[in-house]
Amino acid sequence: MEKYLKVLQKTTLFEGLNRDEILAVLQCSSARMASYQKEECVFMQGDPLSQVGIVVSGKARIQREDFHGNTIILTGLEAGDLFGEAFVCAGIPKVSVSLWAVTPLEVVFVDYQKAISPCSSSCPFHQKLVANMLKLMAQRLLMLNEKIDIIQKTTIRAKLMAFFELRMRQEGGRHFTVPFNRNELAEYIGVNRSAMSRELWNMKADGLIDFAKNQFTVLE
Amino acid sequence: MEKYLKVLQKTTLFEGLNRDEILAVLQCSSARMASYQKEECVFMQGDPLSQVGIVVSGKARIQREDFHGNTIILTGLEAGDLFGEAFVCAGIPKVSVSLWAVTPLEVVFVDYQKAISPCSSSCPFHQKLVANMLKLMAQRLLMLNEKIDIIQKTTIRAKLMAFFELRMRQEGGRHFTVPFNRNELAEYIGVNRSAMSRELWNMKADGLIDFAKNQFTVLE
DNA sequence: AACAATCGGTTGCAATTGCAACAAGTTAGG
DNA sequence: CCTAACTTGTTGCAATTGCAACCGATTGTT
Repeated sequence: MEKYLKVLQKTTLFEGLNRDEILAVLQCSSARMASYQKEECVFMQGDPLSQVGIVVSGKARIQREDFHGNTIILTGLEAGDLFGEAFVCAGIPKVSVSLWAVTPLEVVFVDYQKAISPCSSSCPFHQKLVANMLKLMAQRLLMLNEKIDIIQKTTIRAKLMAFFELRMRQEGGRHFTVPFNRNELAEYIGVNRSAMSRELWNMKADGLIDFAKNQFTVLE
Repeated sequence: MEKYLKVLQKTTLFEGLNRDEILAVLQCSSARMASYQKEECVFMQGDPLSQVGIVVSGKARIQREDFHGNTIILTGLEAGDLFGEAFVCAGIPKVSVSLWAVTPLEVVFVDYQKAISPCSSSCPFHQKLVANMLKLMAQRLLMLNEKIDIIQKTTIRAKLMAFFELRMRQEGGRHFTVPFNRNELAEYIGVNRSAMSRELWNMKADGLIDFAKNQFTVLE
């Protein structure tokens, strides 16, 4: 377990906790280690899950199978990523997604309920652990809200504009960089790449925006 | 303050706390009451916000103004609804939305950081307060994820199917009711109402689904 | 240097969608 | 009971979009 301390220290959940405190938390929360082979399933849609998982090595995928057997990839997970926290915190016994190891995978499972209930020694870091989790979920909430704002627009132009306005709010000016390549941007706003490319140049022609590579400016 | 205890007792945040415990929390967290007139602004995009608000009477709207002055309504708030928790928990000093009173409005502001840090008396309900907040945010996270799943699909048919599959997962069968009218459903999945109506009947004609009013069945 | 792989742009076409306007049915209030 | 407001479905049309195929530039590898 100790060999993964470095990874754990970098996670948002354990931010601000030192070596010994993390070990104490792992102790408190009956942490257990689990290994999976490449392509192995960690849990399936509908399985019960009462613990939060932290990927300490390898890569995994969260996906969902629809009722015709098509699988949709929701997210990729890497070392340091957390999963299952929403289900555990919401008190939902069965997960609605599946988790598959992409490479050989190692996971630390933590009983989060135990971790946050002050144990006999009433460790001072329980509080930090809670604040970290709140922060983590709040950040995800805000990100998802931003994303919904964007993809709920009906035209590509409106989606792009909504995305640009988000970046402008974040950067505080009409000039900003886009942290995606065109493919990723199209995927993020949920449209076809070539249609997006077309629309970007239309917007440029219409004098709405200017750009070169990933440097964008929204014009008056 | 006491006259609103009934409302507060029904909120998710104070779930499981009794009268006296809620009063103690309000005490701990330097709660303050604020009243607003119809159409008055509670806070604007860019304003600082360090407290969580709970609507105790009246209605309000969370909205966003884009840089051309168009306003987009994000949510409506009613008595018992919480706002600002994501910004406060994420530690983001400036809000990216505005809040306007729709009717005369009364709000209790709570310093959530104080509320969850065990005070000298180390009140036992602090823990419950934290669990409630975690649950609340986790539930919203799951709901938003479901919604993104749906609206990120490219065609109306795919969006409807994704929505139906969600309802099937929730109901555990091929038969379910839709808790929206057609207008609301169209808005939820982010498409034009009449185009959605057209597509619903196409899907029925193609033998994919069957429905009458709000009773739907997904066929084999 | 040859090669494959990736990335971004372009274009034609068919399909989907938004929009607007209208119609029929239902509900609610006075 | 009458009217207004709301709900749902219908349709024609124009605009947008996805899709597929292709091109040129760039990058990294052998």
